[in-house]
Amino acid sequence: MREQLTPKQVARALEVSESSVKRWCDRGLIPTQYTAGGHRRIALSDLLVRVRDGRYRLVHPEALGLPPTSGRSLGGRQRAGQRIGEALLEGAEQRCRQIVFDLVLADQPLAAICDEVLAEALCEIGHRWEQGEAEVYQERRACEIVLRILHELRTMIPAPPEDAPEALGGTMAGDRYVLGTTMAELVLREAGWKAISLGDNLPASTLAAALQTHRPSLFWLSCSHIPDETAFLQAYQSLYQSHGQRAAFVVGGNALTESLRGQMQYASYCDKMQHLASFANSLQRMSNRISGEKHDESQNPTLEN
Amino acid sequence: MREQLTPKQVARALEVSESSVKRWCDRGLIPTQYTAGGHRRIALSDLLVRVRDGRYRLVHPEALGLPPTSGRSLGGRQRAGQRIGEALLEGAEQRCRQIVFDLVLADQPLAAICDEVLAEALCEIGHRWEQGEAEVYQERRACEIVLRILHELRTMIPAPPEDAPEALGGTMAGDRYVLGTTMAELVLREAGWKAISLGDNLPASTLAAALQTHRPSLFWLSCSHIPDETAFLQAYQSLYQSHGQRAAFVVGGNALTESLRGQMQYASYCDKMQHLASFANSLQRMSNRISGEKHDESQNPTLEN
DNA sequence: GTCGACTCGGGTAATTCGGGTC
DNA sequence: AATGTCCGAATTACCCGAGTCG
Repeated sequence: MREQLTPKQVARALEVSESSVKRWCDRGLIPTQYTAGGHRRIALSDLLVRVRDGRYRLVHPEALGLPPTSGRSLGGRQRAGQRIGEALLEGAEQRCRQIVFDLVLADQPLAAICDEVLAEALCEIGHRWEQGEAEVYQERRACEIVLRILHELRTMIPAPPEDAPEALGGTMAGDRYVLGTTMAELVLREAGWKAISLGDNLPASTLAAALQTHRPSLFWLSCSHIPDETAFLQAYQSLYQSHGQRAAFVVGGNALTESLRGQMQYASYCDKMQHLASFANSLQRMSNRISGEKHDESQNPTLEN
Repeated sequence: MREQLTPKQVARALEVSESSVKRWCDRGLIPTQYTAGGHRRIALSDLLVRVRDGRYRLVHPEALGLPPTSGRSLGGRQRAGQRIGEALLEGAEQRCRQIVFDLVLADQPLAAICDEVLAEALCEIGHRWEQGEAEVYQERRACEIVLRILHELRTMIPAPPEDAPEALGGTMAGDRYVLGTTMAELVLREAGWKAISLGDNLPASTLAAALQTHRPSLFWLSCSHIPDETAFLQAYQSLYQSHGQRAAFVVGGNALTESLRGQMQYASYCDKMQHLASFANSLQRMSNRISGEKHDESQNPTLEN
């Protein structure tokens, strides 16, 4: 997928004339780079930001290598959840992609899409499977499709700035459900973090090593399956004791029952991705304010994060 | 880090054509040195100065931190395997992506990239882990990165034609290693199949249901971990008996020992993705010839696949 | 010295520039 | 005030045989 677009491509995608695009660039309405010869180049992510703002309408996304819009009015996230649930069951990957991208282009926050559309639909499929109305392979295929879409969304988020705070996360040993941690990474990246999901099935010792090496300011754990609760608690506690001061621990996932949470220490428990997003935002605001004060005192423009 | 860059490397990093870079050099927009034979060499520092000026936009900065990238054929793939191994260990996702995409742009077959670069590098990381030279999280993170790259490559393959033959596959119950089946899907799609990976951890009963519903002409099983060999054999045999006539069964993966294979029936055992690719191609050629003969007889241009 | 892959230079087709006008 | 269309000049992308690099 091309990351740099010519005015002509943008014009086709927005269904306007080329001159209009050029004028908008010249007026600063669209961030523009120039080649050495003076030709305009527009970054795809910059364009998508404006589209999501509602400033421009993307009539022909396929001109940019993006999935085509369905054209139908997006009757809200709830209906999208139902429609994508059906599409996932059928394995209609392209239709799923359309639904999600429609929502993204309509400026729905990724966290809300994760919670109210994707998680919702997957949950529904899980229920059907429990009642014998769906095959296991349909559920697995649905997870595959969602994972692919999450990865595609990730490439569409503008790269985090150099000085962005770092975040690290994953799932613990015995937990092989990657969607949660993948969503967390995506949502944090949208919020402007340098977030890295380490993957699934990670023993506490290696998580400690990763924390030691990277020293992130946020650390998330997605818990969808806990085979041995006492072992889990023990591993978690040692992890928290050695690194809980330096990094903000965020935990979430269906496997964290109330009684389990009662025996854990953490900076935040996030039931949903939207909780994670708002927690991350408040954390970042706070650290910005602190580093801002530092700058005021020292008159030093160097950033420290 | 290589200090001198070729026009090709610069072109890829800036996402412009090679001739543009050459013209800019000739016009003095980029300071240029020359080899004795008249080949242009651009100093990394000279380029970075212009990038900071905002005169050029560095779309793919990773390309510059590297020795000459693109496919020096076999030597290229082997070296790429080593280089991507290091990048995977460090978690340098962008660098990994650049290495793989360079190979793709140099027209290396995806199957060869999977076998000789990605699998090679992952294997090496596995060895290091066994010897205590690598952390578990580095290995998991490497798998995550490779999976993302595979998904991105998938979006770059043109959609298969309507009448393409179908293929289905996945991993069996207890096997949670998705890279093998994801690579298989990718390679088959490159070969023009409508290939769908159903995911991992699939009980035989649901695989049977999927085969029953979709009736593919090829069915692959990736086997990287077999917790219970007798259960596996039993499940596989019942699957093969009911659907082995209709679909070509292809099996592969490290977990398939010689003794296990001796007790299995299949159309092909594929040690590597390149085997899978050539098997799929020969299968398709054969079916094309058959349907071609039919057309000769009936003078009917309708395809049947 | 051989060899494959890369680069050179030049030519051509397609695209984009800026400006003027509707 | 904003958009779409037209224009010659300039820029960029693609192509190819000969020469260079490692």
